[in-house]
Amino acid sequence: MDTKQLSKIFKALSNPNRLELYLEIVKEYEATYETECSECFITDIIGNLKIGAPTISHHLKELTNAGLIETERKGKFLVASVNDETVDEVLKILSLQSRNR
Amino acid sequence: MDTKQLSKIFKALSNPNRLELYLEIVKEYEATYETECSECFITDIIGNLKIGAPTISHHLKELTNAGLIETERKGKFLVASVNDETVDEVLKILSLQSRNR
DNA sequence: TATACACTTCGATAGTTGTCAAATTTTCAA
DNA sequence: TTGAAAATTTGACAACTATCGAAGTGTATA
Repeated sequence: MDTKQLSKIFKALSNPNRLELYLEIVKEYEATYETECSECFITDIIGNLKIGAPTISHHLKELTNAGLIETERKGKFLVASVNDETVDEVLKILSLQSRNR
Repeated sequence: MDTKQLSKIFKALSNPNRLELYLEIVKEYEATYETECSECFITDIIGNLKIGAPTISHHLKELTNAGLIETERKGKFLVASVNDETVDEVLKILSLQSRNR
């Protein structure tokens, strides 16, 4: 991964509300991981955040654009899933500096 | 670590040039890790980046402020060292989602 | 089919950010 | 002590961002 893409991922996580949104999705995604299809209903977490629906929609787009999550409409609702590979790549790069310890 | 502090760290890494600066510091820090005092001379890496001195100074302050690095003046020069604990904390939080795999 | 719900798009705005040129400070060396 | 080199501060500005209210779109259900 090049620096530009990496910085884009960090930018996606650089806003407190957007980070919280991401972490909520991860949490929900984790909680349902044992079930057949792990996913997070956005409508369930929207109440936990202190921002309006338009802003959440905007933030979701940025998280998607950075490759951190994917979203899909399920009838009336929107479900999000976590893109594991992206986080793994970030972890790999950040871990480099700790490789000697 | 709370969400606000975490987002601050990500924001510090969200600008391409600043991220590159940080990675350069890490690289230099790593390269000298076996020696008695691991440190990076800013003046040595300033030529590798495509931004001017004032901007680098500004970026260094942000990296410091996020707790990612520490700087110290050595006579005429500025040396930077990496704050390992901060990255380790970030790694810990981001790894959570991969704990089952 | 009419209503309500979940979400998105649009338009606007206050606030933030990255960058530079110019001026300033700090320190070393001639 | 003067000059040069390294870095910082200041001031400015264009570009970007987060957020909201209002209007719009798609979907389920009464």
